[in-house]
Amino acid sequence: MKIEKIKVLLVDDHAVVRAGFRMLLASQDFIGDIVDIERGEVATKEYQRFQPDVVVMDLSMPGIGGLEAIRRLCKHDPNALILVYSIHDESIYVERALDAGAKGYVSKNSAAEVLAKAVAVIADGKRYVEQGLLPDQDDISLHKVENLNHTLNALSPREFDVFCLLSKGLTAHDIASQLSLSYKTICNYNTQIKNKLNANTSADLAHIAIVHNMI
Amino acid sequence: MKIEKIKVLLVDDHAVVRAGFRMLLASQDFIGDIVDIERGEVATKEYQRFQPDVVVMDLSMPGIGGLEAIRRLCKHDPNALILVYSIHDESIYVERALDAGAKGYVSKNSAAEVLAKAVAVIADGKRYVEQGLLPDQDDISLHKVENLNHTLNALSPREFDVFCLLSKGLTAHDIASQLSLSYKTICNYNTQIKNKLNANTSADLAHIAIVHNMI
DNA sequence: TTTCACTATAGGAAAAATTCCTTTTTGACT
DNA sequence: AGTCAAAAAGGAATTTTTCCTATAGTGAAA
Repeated sequence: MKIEKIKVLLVDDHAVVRAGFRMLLASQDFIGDIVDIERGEVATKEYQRFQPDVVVMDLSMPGIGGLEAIRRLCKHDPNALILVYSIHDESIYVERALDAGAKGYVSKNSAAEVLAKAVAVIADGKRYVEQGLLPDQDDISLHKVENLNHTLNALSPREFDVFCLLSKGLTAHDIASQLSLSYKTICNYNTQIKNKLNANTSADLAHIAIVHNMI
Repeated sequence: MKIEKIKVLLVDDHAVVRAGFRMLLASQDFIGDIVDIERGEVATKEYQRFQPDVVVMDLSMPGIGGLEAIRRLCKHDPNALILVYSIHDESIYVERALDAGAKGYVSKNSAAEVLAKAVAVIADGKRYVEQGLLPDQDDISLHKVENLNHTLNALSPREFDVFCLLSKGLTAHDIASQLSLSYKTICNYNTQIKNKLNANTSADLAHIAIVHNMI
């Protein structure tokens, strides 16, 4: 166990959450400096500057969102230690976040102690996924098969991002500007997503999102 | 302006949010004691005991949820001053919260100063609804009218039929053949419905259907 | 009873959104 | 080095949607 305190970079768009997390962490003696930012876009830059031991990342943020922010950060430093802290406790988000490169996942329902503990575990280089968030994965082959069929798993990471925004009711234009992509790109993703999920209308997409408890 | 400090009761199921709100409020000199609880069910009881000047209430909580908690609290004390603090910034939630008896509404996207200010305004007996959350509120009578306009009862019978089918994911063509109407007629209803319900996309319609427990 | 408002229905022209196809780049895996 | 999937996006064709307009029916109000 190291003597040095853990430096934490906190990424969340809600001022109250940042303040709360800061307060809860500050009371732990193994936590050192904390820097917080409110946009995923600047996470990598701040990571380089501040060089935190652990990044605590929200998923649902305006702009590129948490998943894309994780991907970019991991691209820059594949050893980055990222703990996701999200309101979503659906396994689909957990899987996506871990695929993106996160090392841990706790939901916002967690008690204060769980959060602090998760940060400590992640800083120690281990994984920490809150119990109950991931389903049994005893049979991987079954999972693989499902992968190909009309499930959310069939979506590529970027497609999943767009799917989330579409089912929230954003227009293709909204999404394009939010993700800084061309409108045409979003249209094409849209078509692709509908094909993969076997959906005809955007209401269908919303239904799929409901079934997965994403709304 | 009173000399006494404002006593605040905070109702939110997330420990981090409670901590954050407490921290942000604590830095304001006009804020006095703060008590926080995590369940709407005990809000009225704690209200009686603690007798706060202002209640800050989250909407999405397990159990009875924020809206019902507001209703119960207002039934017990119709003069209760309740500020809603929610992730949802759709006007339908705002309207419902105000109908339930809340005196103000701020979204979780708000900056720290806005929250503190809102608490102060509410404590002063005035209303505070974050700008942009409700359509024009310059005129109360106008607001009443708009109120009617964005609810399902604004729809004519036929529009309601079409609304149901649209939010179920049928295309305009499907609906046209199902109801033996012209495709153009359905398109026109579609436009009309979106206008009346203040929705842009069919995913929005699906959301409204969800909120009304129709899906 | 005549007028008014609202509903139901739909056509045409114009505008917007979507699809389909193709292309480039990049990163990952063999 | 070669294949492949993913990410991004342009162009052309197509479909969907909007906006405006128009007709007819119905019930209520004057």
